[in-house]
Amino acid sequence: MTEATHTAVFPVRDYDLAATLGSGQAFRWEGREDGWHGVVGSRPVRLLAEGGCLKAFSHTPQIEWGWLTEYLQTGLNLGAVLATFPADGPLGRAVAACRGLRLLRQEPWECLASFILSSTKQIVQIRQIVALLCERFGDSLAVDRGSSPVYSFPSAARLAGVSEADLRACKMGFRAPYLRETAAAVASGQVDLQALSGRSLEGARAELVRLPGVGPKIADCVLLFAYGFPAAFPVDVWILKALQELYFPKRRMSAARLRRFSETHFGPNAGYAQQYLFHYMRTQIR
DNA sequence: AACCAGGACACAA
DNA sequence: TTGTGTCATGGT
Repeated sequence: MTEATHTAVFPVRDYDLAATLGSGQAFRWEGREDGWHGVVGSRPVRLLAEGGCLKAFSHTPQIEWGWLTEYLQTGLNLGAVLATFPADGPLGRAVAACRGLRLLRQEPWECLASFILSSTKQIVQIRQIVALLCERFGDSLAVDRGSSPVYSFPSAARLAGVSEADLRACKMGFRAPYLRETAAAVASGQVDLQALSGRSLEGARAELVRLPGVGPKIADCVLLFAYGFPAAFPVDVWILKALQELYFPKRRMSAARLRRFSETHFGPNAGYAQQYLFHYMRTQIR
């Protein structure tokens, strides 16, 4: 039998917590002096990297921590993933620059809604919009006395009932009707997010793209960051720039050709390669 | 102060 | 199939 605890320690090799939580796949983590503060589902949690381990702190005692190890993917053998990468220079440099970068396994609705808000927005702005959304329409969660209040990510049913004007007040602009309509489609069961995990990559993508405000890029983000399809390869402006400048520096390539290249070049874990290139481009190359 | 940001969509050719 | 204008908002 197991005892409920406020803290847990997970031994991990090659886990760069800062790169993982700060690389633009999730938008609610805040790095402070005492660690990374965030919310997983309805559980506020603080994370710390300490000598080959991740330490987790919860306000309420937890009987089991599977919800967190699943989210963080601490059980993943990163070396096995990296071993499937093609041995090219740019990807090698990207991996060397941020080894330990991981992909999270996020809750599908939060991930979907967040990325609907992400289009042509800088990551700092996405974070601000998501924070406002949670603050205004999420549920208040219990936290330690004295610490600032924490909110859950609002459910699809909740957001479906929010007026477009109130959504726009969260600074999301033209994305407001997209979020509202997608929330309604999910809340009504018109699209079953839970059923997507049992589908093929192509099948799940086709289902997501039906939602208003969800095109191929956002669909691939959700497929990669929430459902764990390792071959999903989101192509955004940073990835286009990375492919153009790092792989084809001589001749100008169209976006379509770069996309075609990515579909065959990076292998079964292309999504991981994508995240390394994305983070490498944003932090090292500029 | 222009330029651009983890795009999608309607419409053109 | 591939190219262009439009849609808010604010960081750099």
